Amino acid sequence: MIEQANPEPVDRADAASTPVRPGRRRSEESRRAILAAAYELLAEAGYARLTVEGVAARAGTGKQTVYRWWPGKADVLLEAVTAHARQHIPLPDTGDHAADLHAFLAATFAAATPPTTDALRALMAEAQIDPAFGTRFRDTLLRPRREALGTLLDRAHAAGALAPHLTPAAAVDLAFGLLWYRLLATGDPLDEPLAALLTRTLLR
Amino acid sequence: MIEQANPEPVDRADAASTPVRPGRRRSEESRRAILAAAYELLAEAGYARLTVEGVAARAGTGKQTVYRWWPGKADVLLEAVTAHARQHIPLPDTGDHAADLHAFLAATFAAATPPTTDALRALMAEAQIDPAFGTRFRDTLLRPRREALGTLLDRAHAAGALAPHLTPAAAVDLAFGLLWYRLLATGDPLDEPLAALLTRTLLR
Amino acid sequence: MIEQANPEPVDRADAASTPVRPGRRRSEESRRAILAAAYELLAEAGYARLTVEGVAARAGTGKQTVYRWWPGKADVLLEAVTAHARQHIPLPDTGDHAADLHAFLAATFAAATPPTTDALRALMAEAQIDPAFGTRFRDTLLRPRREALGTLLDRAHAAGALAPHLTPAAAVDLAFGLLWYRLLATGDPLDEPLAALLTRTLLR
Amino acid sequence: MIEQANPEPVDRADAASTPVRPGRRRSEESRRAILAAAYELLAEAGYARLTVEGVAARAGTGKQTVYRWWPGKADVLLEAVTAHARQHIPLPDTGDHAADLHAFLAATFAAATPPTTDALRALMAEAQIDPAFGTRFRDTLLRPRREALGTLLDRAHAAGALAPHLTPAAAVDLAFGLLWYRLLATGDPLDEPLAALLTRTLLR
DNA sequence: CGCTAACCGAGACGGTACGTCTTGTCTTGAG
DNA sequence: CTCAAGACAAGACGTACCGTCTCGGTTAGCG
Repeated sequence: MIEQANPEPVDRADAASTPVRPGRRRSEESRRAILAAAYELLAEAGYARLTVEGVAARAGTGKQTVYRWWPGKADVLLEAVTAHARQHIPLPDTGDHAADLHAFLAATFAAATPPTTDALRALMAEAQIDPAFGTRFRDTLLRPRREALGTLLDRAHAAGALAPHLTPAAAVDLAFGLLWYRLLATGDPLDEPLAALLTRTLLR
Repeated sequence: MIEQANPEPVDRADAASTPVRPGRRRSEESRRAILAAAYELLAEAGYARLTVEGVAARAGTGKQTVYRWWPGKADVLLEAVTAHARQHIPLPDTGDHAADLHAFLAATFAAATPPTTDALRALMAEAQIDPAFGTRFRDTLLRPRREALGTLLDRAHAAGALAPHLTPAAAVDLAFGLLWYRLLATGDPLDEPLAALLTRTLLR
Repeated sequence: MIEQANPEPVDRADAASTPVRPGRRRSEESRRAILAAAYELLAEAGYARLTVEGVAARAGTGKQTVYRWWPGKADVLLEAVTAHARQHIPLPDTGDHAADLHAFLAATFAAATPPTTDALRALMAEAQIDPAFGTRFRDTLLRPRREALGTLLDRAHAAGALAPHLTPAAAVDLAFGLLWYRLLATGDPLDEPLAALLTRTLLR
Repeated sequence: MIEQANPEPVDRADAASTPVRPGRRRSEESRRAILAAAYELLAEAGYARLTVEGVAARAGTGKQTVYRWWPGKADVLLEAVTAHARQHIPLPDTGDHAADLHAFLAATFAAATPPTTDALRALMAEAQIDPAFGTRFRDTLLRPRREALGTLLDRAHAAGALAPHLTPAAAVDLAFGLLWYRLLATGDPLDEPLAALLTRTLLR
């Protein structure tokens, strides 16, 4: 469901206004190498030992090439995660709200597997520590997912299928709260039965 | 929110086994000054700018006195939070499961106010970055709260008051998931109506 | 007193083998600022209070820039001394061995004035404490001076002008022994009359 | 020739004025253990790694017991050296000035053997770095030896046996200069032939 | 026999500097 | 104008010692 990473540097004028600029073009090879290196090093050593220097060295690029295009290592990882997670999580609309919700949740949970979960945990951590990155993290990663689930639950709400006393917004918080709490705090599995349990709790 | 601070150094033999040791005693004044300094600096500058050096300087102690008793700044903060939050969150048992749960959740939410929430967010972040601290964080802070809510919900479950399809464990995850998700991701308020909504969702 | 400072980093391959390397060049400004700062701080506070941290701060550089190019403060001082003392002490060869020796000794003694003597005493001290530095100190500072005096005395010896029972090597030890003993132990002056006395003692 | 170490603390009133004081007596066992520990650790690890903490630990005493009786590690070493060197270097007076001088120098050189030379080099180094210790070092160790050789050479001078142009003071500097220069700078041996060479150079 | 004084071991204390590490910027020559 | 390389200023890290202070526990004389 994460659809579009931003390959442009964060604080730079829109390239569309000057579609052709003089000078050497950005190296697509370096970009990919940096994203891959960040992901690998996270898996190998953990976020605490993930450094811009290490990423650049592993990628075979200079540090400046990282800093030219990303504000820091967290944003590299953010783009790497969105790139990895580019496969769409469907937003089904079959008319059967319970089936739709279950499918969405099951697909979401299924996408939360080890290489990606490490990155998600690191990103959520960095978002707490660096408020500016926190904003980018919420806008890029959290909000699109919230909106997807929100539209699904809005439909259910309009049809009177939402559990009594629940609002769509509260239901979204309960669903993603469960997801993140397991990722961050307990490490308990996110599996299909849990999606079913959530579905039954939020609807009716 | 927290009931039991650990005034003993993290990895040290139980003092009870050697009730009198030679040498100068640990300075209670320094201990308190360090905890207070950590809390103040977190509030003033944020976790990113919280340094052991700064804490020691503000507390008027040497750095070694910090490192002698805590593995790092996160553990200082962990003890500071538990010390600050020593006020008991009641674990009511009136027979009215809904009232009991609502009281517990409302008290828990009420304890999550700005100076403390900053610390909690920082601690959860550090727990993601430093796995060893993560274990201490879960054992010291998360688990006791989970167990408290767990016993409350076990009673409700035994009385058939839990919502259908929910287990006590899943209900605990939903409750704390909502709490932490709002702390970490949305910043939305944790207020009494939310406690009521949660109570109605988890019971019946 | 010293003829050849080593402007190259201590343990680095000869730059001539790789005449052009990528990357930013070493800052000549920083190098000079560090040497000057070390010399000034030594004069102001003494070797005991001379710290790498202080040198870097005074020089307006980072500590790493010191450690990148020198193993420690003693090596900075060693280079500063050799740089300061770059003025040549002549190695005269007039045929008059007594006049030659006297000129050499008088020039050597004349170069041993307060700002430099402080550094020399500190360097000799460090050479005793840090054996690895001791080797560098002997190779860089002591040996060239020994060899200069040695060639002068070899000529005198070949001409039969050396005092009976003395070898050139022993004479070198007597001359520099007197110099260093006064620097390190008594603080007595190193003046022209002493050079004359030494000359008459070593020759004939 | 070092005859009397000072077993009293450096800056303390003369014990003779209050010959009997109440309270526990100084532990002779601790004193000896500290001196021995300092000497051993110097031999094992070198002066750079000789610490008061290490000495106290090796000696089985507290740090305070070291600081109560000595200003620092250098003074411990100074007393250890003077204690080791308590065997008298004779100050012969046979009427044969050359024989007397040779005997004195040969005995002095013979006393400069490895365990002691390490300590002497460290002490001379510390004397350069810590001016206050330098004064104690000169008064305790250097001056007595200078005075011994000085009286010997005064006798020779009065008898007209000193080399022409040499004063007794200059001769003392030449002799000890050679000794210390070899200790500190070259490491060349101090043997009987060198004593003979020095004798022939200084007398006649 | 207690009292007071001084020393003992142990070890925590406030400091200071160490040498390393990482950050984000700047500089260089090549493409 | 970007690239790889790498030096730069800045500053925190965690460690090691310094010299001091504080414990409880011993030894000594003196009253």
